[in-house]
Amino acid sequence: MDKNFGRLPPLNALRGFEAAARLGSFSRAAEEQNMTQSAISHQVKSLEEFFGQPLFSRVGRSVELTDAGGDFLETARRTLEHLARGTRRMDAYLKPGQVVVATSPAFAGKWLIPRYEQMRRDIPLIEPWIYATNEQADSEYAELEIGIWRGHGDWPGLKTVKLFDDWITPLCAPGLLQGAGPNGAPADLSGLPLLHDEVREDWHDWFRLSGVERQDASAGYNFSDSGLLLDCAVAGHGAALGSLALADHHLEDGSLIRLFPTALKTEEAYYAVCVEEYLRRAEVRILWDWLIGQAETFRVHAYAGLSPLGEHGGSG
Amino acid sequence: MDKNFGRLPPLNALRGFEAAARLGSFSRAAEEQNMTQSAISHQVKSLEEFFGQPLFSRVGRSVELTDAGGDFLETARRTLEHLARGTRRMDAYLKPGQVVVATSPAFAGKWLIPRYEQMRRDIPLIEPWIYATNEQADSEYAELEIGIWRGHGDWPGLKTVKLFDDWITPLCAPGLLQGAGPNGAPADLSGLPLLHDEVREDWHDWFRLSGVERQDASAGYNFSDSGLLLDCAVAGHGAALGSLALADHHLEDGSLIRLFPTALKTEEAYYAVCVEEYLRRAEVRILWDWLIGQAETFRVHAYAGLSPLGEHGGSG
DNA sequence: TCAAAACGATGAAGTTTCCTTATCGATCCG
DNA sequence: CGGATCGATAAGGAAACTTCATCGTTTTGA
Repeated sequence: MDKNFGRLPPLNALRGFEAAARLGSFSRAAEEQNMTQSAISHQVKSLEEFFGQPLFSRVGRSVELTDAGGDFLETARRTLEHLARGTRRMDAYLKPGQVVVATSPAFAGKWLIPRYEQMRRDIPLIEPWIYATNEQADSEYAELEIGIWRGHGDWPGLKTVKLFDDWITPLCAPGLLQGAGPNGAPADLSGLPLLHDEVREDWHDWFRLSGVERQDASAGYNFSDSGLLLDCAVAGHGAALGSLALADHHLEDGSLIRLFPTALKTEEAYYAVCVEEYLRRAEVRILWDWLIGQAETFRVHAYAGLSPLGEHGGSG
Repeated sequence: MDKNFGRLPPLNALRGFEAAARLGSFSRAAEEQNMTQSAISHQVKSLEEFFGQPLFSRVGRSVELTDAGGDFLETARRTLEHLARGTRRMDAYLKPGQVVVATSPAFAGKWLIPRYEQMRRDIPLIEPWIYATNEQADSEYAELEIGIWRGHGDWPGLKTVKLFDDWITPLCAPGLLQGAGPNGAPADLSGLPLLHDEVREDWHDWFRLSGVERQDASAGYNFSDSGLLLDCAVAGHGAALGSLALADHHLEDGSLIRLFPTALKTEEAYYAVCVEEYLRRAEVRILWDWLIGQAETFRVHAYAGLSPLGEHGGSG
């Protein structure tokens, strides 16, 4: 197999050409690239001589791409884009052990942090940097390796692995339910203030599927962050329709209790996402595998024997 | 949107680096690239300074890729490959109107050529160049735009459109069946010599599905090319299990007749394939669309009311 | 309508990058 | 131990790239 790539056009000319084609003007391209108009003109000319055909048709004092030019623009863009991406990735190798994980503040605080102890034991050489945000940053450009997001798993171009579904169920602090023990709450939760997740608005669904009418299902405190929602519930301010995944350690240590044995599977789930190439780095791969393993462990122990509420079935 | 691609490493260094990484030796890379060993060393060094980290670990007097180097090798390869591919494609714009179509001699002679008249009328500005071969040339490297191949449609990375299925049925020259008219042949074709397609060996299937035993089902002339097979049948030397697609014009002009109203759908079908990017060229797109349209027309008129033999069903 | 402004082309000169030559030190092999 | 092979490096020269200065054309606006 001959791996000689043949004659190739000069790389810098690609940049000039790309800018010129995009801006439709040699002068503006020169400005953007901090070069002179003459340089762009020369670059384009060198490409045109290289290909033996014009890439721009000079109409009046402006320029317009030819068919061939339009084709090559695509090539130039992808080539530069690919090279730039690969180049950016190289920085990661300068910080051995460090892996940047982006996720929501809620997931970071309620699921990741409680597993730090375990992580330190399992993969001591890995130093995760948690980048907590509710914006699903474009991991192409941001310097982050792994994202953990709630969603539908449709992130094109990214490697995506489903960690677990998101089951929700009413939760509250144990002290709030005097008399009635866990799992013995009245179906309409009468007397309990409701705490709301601003984004999800799930209480209506919950009552509808329970066959219960509650007029003030919208009243109560609102939170934009599911973590704060749980904290508020722990503080005893009411019942939250909380995620079993996020509330896991609160249920373990008893700071929250479930009001019903049933739960509701939401449409979204938690996913780990990653630019495939990043998994080439050993540390990324190690943390990635560890996360997936932990998720598996969690799912098995926390989702076993779940009773779906209403028509929602399945448990995977 | 900032379309500045940031600092990029020099392109020529990528070639040197790629060769060095592939061959595991600066000296051999230099030889391959027609440069001095010193040049390769400089190129690699410039990349290493660019990235601020080594790409090779110098062990003894040989070199070995680091993790970062392995990652960047991937980037370099893909970048060069992509650029080389796009560069190669540019030549096509220098031959306006010409489109190279690669297909088997049989398909070219029996299906394409009979439609030349029509083609000249429909798309007079297109000059197809037929490259007839039984090797499915890698259209990435060969200078060809469109391929028409018999197969399963699994050509990864290529745009693939199914033209039509491949139905076969016994055919022979009309003079050969004295007395018995068309479609009235004895089920075992007794007395008729059999002509074989070397690759397909379909007669056994045919007789099995017909519920007929014929001992000498393997005897007779063999052809490596389905076109020659049909020519031999036209010449009256026996019955061929011929493709309805290839035999179409022979059936139209009466030089071949069908011996049964039934036909057998083979596992493979005829596909048009193309590197997606090539369709950017207007002339390629025009010929591509024309081919697909002609295939559709053919399929409708020739495959209407086909009676499948045996358990084979469907007609799509 | 005409002058000024804006744009791209081009030749020459200057600058940077790149490659080679020559040579060195280290390593592998017999 | 000695020759052969490999990669590193300094210095010089070649090639490529960019700028400078200038020209011709087209568009704009007074």
